[in-house]
Amino acid sequence: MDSTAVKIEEALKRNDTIVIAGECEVQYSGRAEAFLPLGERLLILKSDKAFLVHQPLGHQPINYMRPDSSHSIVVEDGKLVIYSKNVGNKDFMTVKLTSVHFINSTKLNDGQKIQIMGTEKDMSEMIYNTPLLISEDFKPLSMEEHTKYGFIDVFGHDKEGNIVIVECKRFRADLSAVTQLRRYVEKIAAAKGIELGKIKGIIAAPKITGNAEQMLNDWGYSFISVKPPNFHEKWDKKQSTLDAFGK
Amino acid sequence: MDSTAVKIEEALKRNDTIVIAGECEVQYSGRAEAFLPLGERLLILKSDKAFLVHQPLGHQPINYMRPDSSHSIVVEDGKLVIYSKNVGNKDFMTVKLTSVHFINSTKLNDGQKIQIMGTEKDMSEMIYNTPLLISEDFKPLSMEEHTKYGFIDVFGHDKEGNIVIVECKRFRADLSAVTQLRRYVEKIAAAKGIELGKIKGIIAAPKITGNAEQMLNDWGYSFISVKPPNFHEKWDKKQSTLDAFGK
DNA sequence: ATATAGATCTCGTCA
DNA sequence: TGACGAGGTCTATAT
Repeated sequence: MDSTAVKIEEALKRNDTIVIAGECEVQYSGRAEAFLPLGERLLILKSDKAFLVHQPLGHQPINYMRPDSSHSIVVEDGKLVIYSKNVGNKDFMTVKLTSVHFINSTKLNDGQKIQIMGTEKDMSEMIYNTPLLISEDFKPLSMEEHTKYGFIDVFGHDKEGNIVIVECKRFRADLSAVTQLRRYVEKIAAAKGIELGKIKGIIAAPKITGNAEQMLNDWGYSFISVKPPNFHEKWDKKQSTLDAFGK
Repeated sequence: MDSTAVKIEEALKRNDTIVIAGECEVQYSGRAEAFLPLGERLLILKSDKAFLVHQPLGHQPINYMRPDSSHSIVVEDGKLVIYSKNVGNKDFMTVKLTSVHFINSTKLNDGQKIQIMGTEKDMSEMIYNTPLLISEDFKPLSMEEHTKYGFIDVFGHDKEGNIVIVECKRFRADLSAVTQLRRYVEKIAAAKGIELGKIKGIIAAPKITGNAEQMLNDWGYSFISVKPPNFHEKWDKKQSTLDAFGK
């Protein structure tokens, strides 16, 4: 364990990304208190001093410390113990390793940012640019603006001059989507001194849950089925391209 | 690259957990479309066939495939390419490795579950067991129940027999916490044919945002400052214990 | 720093 | 399987 401890300490000093596979137990104390009994896991120490504990299943860390933590390596009773703390976040984590399968470290350089299409914002843009998706007389005025009325996805009016508020959801709209829309409508009604009934509230999403639709109707709002741009559009194309490989 | 490809394929067959550090670019297509240009990252293939791409910063995977995906390894133009697909989720990811820093794999066995204290459920229990935290005449009747009225944290009444609904938040209560409470109150009022004003709505949280408090008051509900159990309770104790190590 | 809401959210749980 | 809400949510953005 001693030589492993030295390896880790040196790699930490070099700001390497470190990977350790081994059997460990984990204690966490901070926003909550957590304990994870002995089992075999993957530990990752990143160069920003984030610390992840991954179980062999699932794609989320089971335990973690946020970036800018500080780690100290100690050998106690033949166990390699990693104490990690983040004073700013009042977070503490202790990982006690009883055996190590492998350890590896390397310097990783990566300043790239991911480019994502098909987000809710893209959906708002699509509706803003193609208002026909909402209705023939919808005239959008603004989009995704953090106005004093709130974060309204698409804001506009119809040909009678009534205000129209559109709330987009990428997937299925649920109860909270309806209450969100309702909150915006009420805020604008109060701010502009307009009757609630004069403002049109619309949820644009591929689908909506039954209860959400019920509540939407009860409140006089409406649902319009709209798919986010690029969403599964390439499915058929990709399928034929990729069917070539593996099962 | 060919020998690396063979290593990965063999490890995949053994259901090992595989870690690869190297320079790669990533394409994803499924729920959204994403592209991550060339950079140095950590790739993790888990035994449940989840696939994670981690940048050296942050504690979330920048790209991932969920469990039960299938991976195929191909060498193309001197690049090691991992095609990953999940037909059920209509997800596809392609990782093209231009260089490999290291690769490691091992069998990980871990059936342990994490034990967490200080959750919202613990907070509900605390209020249920110590109703004095809410008020002197609060009598809780049920807790964390999935009733036909919804998922209400603590449900009870006061000494006049008025219904009391408590919504707990572990952190700061925000606007959506207020609309959530409002939804429950309205649902019960409608279901039981009771006047809205006869039902007491309470948010129990350590703190509340200004706008949320405003809306809470506008709707006739109230806020009671309650700390979740164990939440930072051990901070002072831990601090003295752990101050021994590192800076 | 606080406030607000999205997320390829994930995860559990109940009908 | 869908629906609903929590999460040590995290992350980004605006104030």
